[in-house]
Amino acid sequence: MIRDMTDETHVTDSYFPAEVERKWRARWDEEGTNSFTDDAIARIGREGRPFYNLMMFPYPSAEGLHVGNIYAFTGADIHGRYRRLLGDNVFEPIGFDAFGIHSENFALKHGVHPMELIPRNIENFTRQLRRVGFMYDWSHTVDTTSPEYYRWTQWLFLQFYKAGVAVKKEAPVNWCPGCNTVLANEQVIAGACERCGSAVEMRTLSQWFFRISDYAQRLLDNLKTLDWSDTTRRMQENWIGRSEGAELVFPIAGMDGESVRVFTTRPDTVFGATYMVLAPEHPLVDRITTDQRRTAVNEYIQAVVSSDLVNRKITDKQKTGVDTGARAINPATGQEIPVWIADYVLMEYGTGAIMAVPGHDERDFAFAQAFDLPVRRVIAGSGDSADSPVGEVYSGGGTLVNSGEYDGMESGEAKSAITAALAQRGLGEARVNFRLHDWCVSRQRYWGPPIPILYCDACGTVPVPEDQLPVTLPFIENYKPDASGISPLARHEEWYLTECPSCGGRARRETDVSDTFLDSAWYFLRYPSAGNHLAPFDPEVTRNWLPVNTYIGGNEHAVLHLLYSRFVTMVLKDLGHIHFEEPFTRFRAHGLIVKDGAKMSKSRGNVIVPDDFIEEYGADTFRTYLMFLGPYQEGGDFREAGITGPYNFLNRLWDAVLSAEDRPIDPAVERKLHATIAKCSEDLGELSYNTAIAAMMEYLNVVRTGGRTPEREAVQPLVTLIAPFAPHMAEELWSRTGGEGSIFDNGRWPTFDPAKTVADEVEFVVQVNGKLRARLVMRRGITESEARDVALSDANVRRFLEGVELRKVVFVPDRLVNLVVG
RNA sequence: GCGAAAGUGGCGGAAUGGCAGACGCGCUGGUCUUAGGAACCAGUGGCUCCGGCUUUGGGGGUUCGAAUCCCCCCUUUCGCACCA
Repeated sequence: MIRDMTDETHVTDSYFPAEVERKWRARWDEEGTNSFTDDAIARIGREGRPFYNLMMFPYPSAEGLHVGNIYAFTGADIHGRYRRLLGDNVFEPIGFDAFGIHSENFALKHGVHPMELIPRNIENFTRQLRRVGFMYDWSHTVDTTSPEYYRWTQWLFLQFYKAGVAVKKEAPVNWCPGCNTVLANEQVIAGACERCGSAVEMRTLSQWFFRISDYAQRLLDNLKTLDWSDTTRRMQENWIGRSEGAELVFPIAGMDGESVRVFTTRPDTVFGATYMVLAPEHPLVDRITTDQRRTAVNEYIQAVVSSDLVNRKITDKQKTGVDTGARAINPATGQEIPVWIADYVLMEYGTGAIMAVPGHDERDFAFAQAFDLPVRRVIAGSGDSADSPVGEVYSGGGTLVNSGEYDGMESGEAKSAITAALAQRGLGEARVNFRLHDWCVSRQRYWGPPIPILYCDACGTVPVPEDQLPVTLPFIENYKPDASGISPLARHEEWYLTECPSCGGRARRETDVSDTFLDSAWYFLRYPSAGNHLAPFDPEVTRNWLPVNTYIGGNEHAVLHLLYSRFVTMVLKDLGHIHFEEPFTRFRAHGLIVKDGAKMSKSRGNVIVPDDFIEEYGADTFRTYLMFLGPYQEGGDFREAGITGPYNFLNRLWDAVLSAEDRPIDPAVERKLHATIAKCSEDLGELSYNTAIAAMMEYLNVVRTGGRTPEREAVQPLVTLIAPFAPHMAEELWSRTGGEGSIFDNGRWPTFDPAKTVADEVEFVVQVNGKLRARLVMRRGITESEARDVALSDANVRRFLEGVELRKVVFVPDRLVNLVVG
């Protein structure tokens, strides 16, 4: 009867997802159900606490939205919808991360200009995203390639420049010969380009860097305060790579004032340093190499430079190297030791030089073996002594031997003692070293925001005045990069030649663009202020909405995007632009969706096209199915057959709600209802969606046992419980059962009474010696002795007690009695 | 090599010290029926003399009791990788 009253469209009694979904999508758009006006954003619009629900914005590829995107967004959307049903004022934006090499390469390959390609892709993505029923505020969206956005990316660069955080320096950089551009260290995986897989070369170029390494300690310390997935936190920790040790000074024999500084985590082994190794690129090499050795050294350096990083970073190959002829003085022993160069020492870590302790370091040992260098034992592990043979490496801690006055000291203690003693003689100091390097942001490509810097013959480096932003990326026909290391924009004099803003003379624009990761390192600040022409982020709005409450995304961005975002936020805080230094209060990494156990990829041909499934079963079923596959934070295996489970479930739920009748609820059903609400509430808070769905299914099975007609009171709460998963259906059921407006505005997450989740009687497990022998119903709260008597009176239990002595009774209230016999 | 996570029916998975296999797929049988990609009912790890026995990668241990905690081994996935 109720259904006839609200049946405005021709939605029939049977569940037709396509009709229901079309109807509600249109209504959400018309009524702006999910959007905030800018005014509402400024005043914190609706009622309730502001809750910023963020998900990693997609790169709008030409292939369109894939299952992985939908999986990620659905989990995040459910989170947002749940918070909204709890009464929070949820802001859930989406945008597009559309600059970068990926788009540019695609454009080059297909002969379409990115300025044509990207808007088309964004349009397609938007269309697809709308079909899935996300709660996006389409009035606050972001496109990193729009001048309205990158104007502020450039503004950011200028702030960093003025603060001395952005610096141009001549430095060895990772050059990708495939992409024809430099890469950040984070983009180099085992010596290869993470994008195209080419072996990365080292080139020395003048590039813009952000001094993220100055923030290493803070980035590390703050991790402890964040509510983040452990996996993500650990990846950042490893990437920052803090190690404690000492920097020690080894004077060069016969060269006054010349010395080699090394970083070591094992100053306790300095007495065992029998030679030194410098990276082939080390600036000292040229000066200290003796004349006799110069030819050999130069040849070796040539060979190393012409090889690539992939090759160089193979760890199990035969060690190579060459003696420079120079001799250094071991500051601990006073002995002269040879100085070699070898490619296993990397210029980019520590000081680019090491003291080699072959007795206690595997790599040094391998090198010493190859070149017949002396090995000396200075640490004795358990069972070793000073005279133990040095046929193998011992890299653990222990007691010092062959170390003069330090003999007998434990290595932990010796580390600080030796460092202190050397420091007193000016030959060392305690030192913390980080793996994290400065972030190279220059890219010799076309598809990115031009770096807003000018070079004037008279004034030198001049920042573009802020009121002249944006420096617009021009449309150029030939944007193909080349191997020269010079950007495509550098081929366009009409663009780069300009007037110096300070002297009026001729100036040349910086022709490199910035790294895409800079675009995405601050987009979350822009969303609430999207459309603001006066500032990148309105101070008032930002104070109301940030930091982000929950951020959900993939772990593939654990070090790149998340680290850069944290860094950018810290700098902005230090510069007084924002009031917080950590952008994402809570971060959860979602899992990966695979197909038949393998990652989905075009080359494997196992990519799932979501459109077909949405067409056939509807977005609600598709969403529910994806979340039911497995734990959201672990991912799952996409199996087409499985979708009928959630489809049937939603059908049954629909029927149950619409066929319910008004009569008192059965006490057993009521108990199950309260238990189900409790379970769903707990699970949604933890993003444990698969078990929440299972709990609802289980409950619906109880409600409909034997095809019984359900009580209204029993099924009405299900409409709200399912709403985060199947929002269209929930709206329709809400409206058909007399609800006003949108369930997300007027519905409330149901509450439960803990007392009602349990019955007066409970089923006890009765064990004999830990083995199940009976299940007996007893009164809730029964005492141990009563329960024991009940258990002992059971015939089957008694059978197992014959002829043995009862030794002990283990009692778990309302749960279990275990009779221990012997 | 280092670090981390995981290993449970035919399959996806549930249970994190107390009934292993919830929920779903698939499968078997049945009811109804406009014979169906519907709904409902019963069953579904293995063995069984129908009392039970056995079972969570393998082996050992702790415990009254272990998928869960500890040790060793195997396998898989992910991250880092000559980081001094």
